[in-house]
Amino acid sequence: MKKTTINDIAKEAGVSKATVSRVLNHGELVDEETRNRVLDIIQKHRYSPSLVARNLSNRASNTIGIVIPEIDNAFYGKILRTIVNITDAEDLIPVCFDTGNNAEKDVRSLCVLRDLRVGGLIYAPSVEYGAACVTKQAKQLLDDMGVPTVLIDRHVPDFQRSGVFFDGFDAGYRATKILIAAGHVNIGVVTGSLKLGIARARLDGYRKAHEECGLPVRRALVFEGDFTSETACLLSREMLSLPERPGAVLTCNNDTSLGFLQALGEKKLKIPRDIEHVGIDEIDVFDDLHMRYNHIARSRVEMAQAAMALLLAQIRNPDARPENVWIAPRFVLDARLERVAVKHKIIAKTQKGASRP
Amino acid sequence: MKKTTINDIAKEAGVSKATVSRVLNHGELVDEETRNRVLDIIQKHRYSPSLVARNLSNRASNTIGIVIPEIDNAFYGKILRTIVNITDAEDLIPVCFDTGNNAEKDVRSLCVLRDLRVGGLIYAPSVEYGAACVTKQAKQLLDDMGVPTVLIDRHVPDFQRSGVFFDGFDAGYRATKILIAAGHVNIGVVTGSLKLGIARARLDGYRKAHEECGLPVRRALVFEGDFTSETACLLSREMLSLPERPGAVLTCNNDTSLGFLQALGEKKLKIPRDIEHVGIDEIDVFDDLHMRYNHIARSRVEMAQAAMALLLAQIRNPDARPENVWIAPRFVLDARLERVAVKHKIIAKTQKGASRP
DNA sequence: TTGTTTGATGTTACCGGTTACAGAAACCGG
DNA sequence: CCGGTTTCTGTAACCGGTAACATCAAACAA
Repeated sequence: MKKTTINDIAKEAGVSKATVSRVLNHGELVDEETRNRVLDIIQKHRYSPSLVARNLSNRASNTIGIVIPEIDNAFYGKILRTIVNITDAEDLIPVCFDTGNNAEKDVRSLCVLRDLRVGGLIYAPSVEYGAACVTKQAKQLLDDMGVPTVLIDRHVPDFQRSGVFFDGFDAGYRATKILIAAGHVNIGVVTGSLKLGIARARLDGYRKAHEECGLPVRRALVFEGDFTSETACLLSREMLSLPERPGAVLTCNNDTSLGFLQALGEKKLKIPRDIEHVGIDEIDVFDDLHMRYNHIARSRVEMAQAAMALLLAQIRNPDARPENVWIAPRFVLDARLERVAVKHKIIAKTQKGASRP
Repeated sequence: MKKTTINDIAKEAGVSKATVSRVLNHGELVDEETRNRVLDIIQKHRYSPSLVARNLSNRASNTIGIVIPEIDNAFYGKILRTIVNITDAEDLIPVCFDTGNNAEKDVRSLCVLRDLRVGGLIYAPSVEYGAACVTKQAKQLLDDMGVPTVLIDRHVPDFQRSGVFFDGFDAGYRATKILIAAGHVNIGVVTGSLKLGIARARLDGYRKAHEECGLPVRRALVFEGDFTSETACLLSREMLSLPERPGAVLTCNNDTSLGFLQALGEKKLKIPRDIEHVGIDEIDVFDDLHMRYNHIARSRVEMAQAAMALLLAQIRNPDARPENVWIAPRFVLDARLERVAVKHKIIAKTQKGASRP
């Protein structure tokens, strides 16, 4: 069953395909009678022009590429949904790749998107660009593509591209300050691979807070994982079995928090009775169930919207200067921690709706 | 900055573009010296042919469309991730739309995919096809497209298309039987919109179980929501405030379970002390944290894999007969309910790894 | 009346590839 | 030395659209 083309329509209507094209795109230029005849035939065959041909001819592309790790992580799930809702409203076609945090897949995905000649790109790099050569490849590809690109979530230093980020350093810093202010000196931390910039930033914040308060950072309390709950659980078990168990713990993303809480449950430890905890990143289910979970949240919807706004601006005006947007953290703390945090001026007075009784 | 094309390469290499094309596709037909010269120039310019042009010329499309509601629902998130991992391995390009359970968006998305001339389609319809005319449109579109299509999750009766489904009727039926076998006669149910086939199926199972056991189905205990946790919470509050509160509750998807559990928490009610509960669909976090949650799970990965297998088979052999795959439910029950269920032969003896102590 | 504008449509080239076909050079056996 | 292969490469048509330009008749202005 062959698809009907513009030629078929033209032949049947007894006009040239230019006329059919005009009917499709600039109807007003065509005689009403002719136009109606052509439209009838189009309707009859339920003809609709090929975007492939059209894009080739227009050397324009209404597709945008989305490259993210872990689509099934709630964080990126929400991001993705927000993005596709916007692309939809803007008549853009989203082409989506999942890299699984594997830098080689970044390269492969970017290659495909390059060949597709997408008109824009939203990209959360698997690994921060650095020594690793495969990621230099990714950088090279982005340059080759020469297409409006907005980074999301993962910051890349010295990289002239727009981006929407969350200030992980600040989050780690303030979370730790809060725990210190609450009287803790032995603070464990579970984070992701320190190859990842975001993981490093959060840990740096943790360090800075210690330094500032004249506390030593004890290496034995720093647990480098991979941002998965499985690893975080293993590490947390280890941490909770230390001879001198930390009095408080900072976990650096949603899955890490989950892993930690799991280990905690296994040991029958309770927050805040036995240990204090602050996580970075939210966990929807806990919100839904109003479960206690002290954490620093960042609005995923806001991030995605900001990213798309930057992208659209760049598509419309290719000369726009790259711009970085930093999303403000939202502190969701129980009454006691909140009081402490406010008293020490670590967070502003009131964040309406953000705190839980 | 114009993209380099096959013509640029040809010119620089002093050959015709046919030769360049041959180098790209059937290298063996080209003289080694010429080939190397062309390859060098290709490398130098980092040229890579346009998929748009190539697809047009080949009248073949290596894209596949994915149309699902709620990408940010963990269920579809996992499905999507599995799908894109497979498309990736098969060198297919995934184009993904989120319909938000809005049938009009189904139509819009399918239109775009039709115009894109995708080579295949994975589709979870927003609403079951029936009287609603807009969904007839979707059906029409699928016919027009004449492209291999696999439905996922949402069954459509009398529709000659492959699909991968979960037997919601059976799940609702057995879940209810278990609760009855555990001694309950007053069983509440919170479900999604009954316009949705999957919601109806689950509720029908609930009814059948009652009927079979000679129990009346009390209308006041049937709560029709929309499969969101917010609505489910509202309905559950209502249900839990009934003068004679049900002794057990069936919730029909993951978010509905969440809403119910939230309402339960508000009323300070405990499972199983105050009330018994079985949900349909899993909630990852509960798994991670080993939290008690009696439910009927279905493997999302398995569903997505089956769908892609069907799709690929159809793409390779367009004459393949449509085929429906029904995914087996997995019962995750606490020891007591499991004992009851096995004793009454509602579930098979042992499902290794499925039960929790 | 004639030159000019206007409106509707056809002709043609082009977008960036692929491929059927043709032709030239080299090779090979008789 | 000649006809037939084989090997390599170029020509041209095509995929399904768009758009600049050409054409031509009718309408209009001088």
